[in-house]
Amino acid sequence: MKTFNSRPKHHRSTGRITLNDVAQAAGVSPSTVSRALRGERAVDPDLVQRVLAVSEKLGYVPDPAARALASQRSDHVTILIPMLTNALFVDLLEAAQRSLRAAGFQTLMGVTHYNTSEEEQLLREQLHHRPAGMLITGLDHSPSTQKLMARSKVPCVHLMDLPEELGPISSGDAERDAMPNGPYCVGFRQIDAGEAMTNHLLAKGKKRIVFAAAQLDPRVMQRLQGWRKALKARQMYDPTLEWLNPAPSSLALGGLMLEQIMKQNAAVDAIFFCNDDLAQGALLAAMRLGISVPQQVAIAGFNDLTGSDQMWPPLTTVRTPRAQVGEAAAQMLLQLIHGETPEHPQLDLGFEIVVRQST
Amino acid sequence: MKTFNSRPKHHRSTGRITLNDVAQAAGVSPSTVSRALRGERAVDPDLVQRVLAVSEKLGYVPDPAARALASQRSDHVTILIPMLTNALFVDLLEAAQRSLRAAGFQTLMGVTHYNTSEEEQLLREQLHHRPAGMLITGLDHSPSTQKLMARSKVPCVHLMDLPEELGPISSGDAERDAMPNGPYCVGFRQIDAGEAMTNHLLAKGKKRIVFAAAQLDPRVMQRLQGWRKALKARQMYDPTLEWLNPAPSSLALGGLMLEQIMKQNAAVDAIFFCNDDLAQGALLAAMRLGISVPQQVAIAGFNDLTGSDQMWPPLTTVRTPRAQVGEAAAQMLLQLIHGETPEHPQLDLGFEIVVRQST
DNA sequence: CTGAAAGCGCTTACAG
DNA sequence: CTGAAAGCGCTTACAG
Repeated sequence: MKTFNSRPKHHRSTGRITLNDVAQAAGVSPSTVSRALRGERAVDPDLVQRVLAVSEKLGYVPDPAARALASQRSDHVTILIPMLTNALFVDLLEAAQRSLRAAGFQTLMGVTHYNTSEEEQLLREQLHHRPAGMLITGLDHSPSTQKLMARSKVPCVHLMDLPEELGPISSGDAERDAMPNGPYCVGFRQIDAGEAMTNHLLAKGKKRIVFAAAQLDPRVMQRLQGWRKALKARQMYDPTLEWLNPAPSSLALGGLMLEQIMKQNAAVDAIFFCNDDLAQGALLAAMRLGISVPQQVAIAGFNDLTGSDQMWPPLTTVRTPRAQVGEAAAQMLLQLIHGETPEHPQLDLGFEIVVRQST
Repeated sequence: MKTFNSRPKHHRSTGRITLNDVAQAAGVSPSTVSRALRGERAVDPDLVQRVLAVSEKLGYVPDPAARALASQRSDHVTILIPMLTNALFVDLLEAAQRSLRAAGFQTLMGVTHYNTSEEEQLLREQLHHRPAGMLITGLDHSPSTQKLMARSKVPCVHLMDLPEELGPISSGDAERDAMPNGPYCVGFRQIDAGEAMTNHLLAKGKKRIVFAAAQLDPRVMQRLQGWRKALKARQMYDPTLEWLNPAPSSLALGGLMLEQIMKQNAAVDAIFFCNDDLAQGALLAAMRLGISVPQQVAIAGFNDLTGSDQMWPPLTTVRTPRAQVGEAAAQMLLQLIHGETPEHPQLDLGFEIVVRQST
């Protein structure tokens, strides 16, 4: 009779404490341990207590790989953001990650560089890990990306944007039929924010308000739409006041744009930059060039990034709720993962115009 | 005789194409497919070709969970950084992630908030995922963290710091005996950088040079040591010139520190901030307060972060090679993962004093 | 409510 | 160099 020295022929040693160990120590079957540990109902409360205690005592930690293999679902959540050089997305990432981690999920970050094919590639790689859910910036994705997402059946929440306001439900809309609640998303109305800031500038008596933008991603273009809308409403729209530069946003570019704008059109009395880094760069350049802000030209930004309140003069900007977006999106995703239905599939967290001395 | 309709009793459908499918299509055993795909030598080159072709044709993608479970090693790499609000670490993260991803590894990021017990907790969580390797900021870790790392046997490279220069090998050093090559790390000598910047200020004729620091993490304290060393060498060391604030680094704090320093000691003619965000904040505050830089007081920073060249006046600072550190550390880790021995276990990537107009 | 058994999709001794 | 078989540590139909 073989005893402790007997081993299966192909034994591969691994020191790990397994679910089986817990089951033996607790005197129940592995199935029961599995159910108890995952909080599945339909387990005797006394057994749950016993299993929990034994598991705690042995220091048992479930193996994520085994769990993922057996259940076809990992504890990973994918988050796709465009850029790490824009502080906006760093804040978003940190907030989302904090909430997800608290719920026991690992965050897998991907940086798309505002490139839809990079996005698709990242998504494809991540999907191989069978994520439990995904958080994706924006609502604009290539058709094949959308197909990938749909086919994967992985719950998904979109960040920082909301779909256009929908008219009354019309049947026969293929997209809406496929997703009866619309895409899940948490953000705010970029177009409204663009319009609101423009209205602020108009209220300050500005007559020639430039919209100066870089990167030109979809959300920037929506802010542009808001600017257009406000100006058109007063018959003040002039396409030569649009300065659109596809280069990445940066302090240096903001300075350059200010210089070019003022050189070409001295009558400009306000510039609305699509992001704070551009506006901060413009403020710094104004100092260098001896342009007085806001007397000669008012400067406004977007996002209220770090440092905007420290500028001289302090920057008027739109405060966007990215930390709240990150957290709320994580919570919504957790609901979806647990099979619940979010109360507000499209969650609007709003924005705030922060008036400082630069306008 | 059962045919295509027959199924095992407990079949769980999953559409996935498996290694078995490839094996059947290629007419070889699963073991051979496994070996061929992982590039294990000792497989007939012709078979490798065949397997690769079939696998490509079927669009086979190995299941990471199954692979991790069977091999006891995942394709995850852990990276632990202190803060996402310091652009330094964002650059580091992005560079490391890029290299790791190119080599087929997934990055799992953890943010320690400069807190050694948070670090330990994060490490513990990550270790449950059996990472293939880890990248950890700094060389200072709690004893239990060090124990965790050692016991895990997971290859590890430390970032942004180097151990003190060692004297001649003396046997009996327990730490060195445990790790004959020393800890693997990629960084530069923080103390030398602190000393070099101080020497630059001295060369500019500055007599009362403040060292102003926040956060006070180990690397900041090494820069302080460098500052002390340079001043002591000239008998100019004065402890009242040390301004150490444990609060997190920020633009606002830099401005505040400038104000307080100048108020308390008008004779100060230079301030060396331990990080660029503080220095940038000081530059902005100087403008507000009407303090002329560098005439009244010279300002120097550390790291050459975004925007330092855009300040007015542009900021003199220490350019640190964080992107290179991230990449080189990733490469070193990949070597360790593959069982190779890095040529330089402690890789010094140096630094550069960037002289602009603020000093 | 509980358990025995099969299965998830790989890797890796072991034998040839 | 190749293959059959066992095993990694879980989850989940299925049966009771």
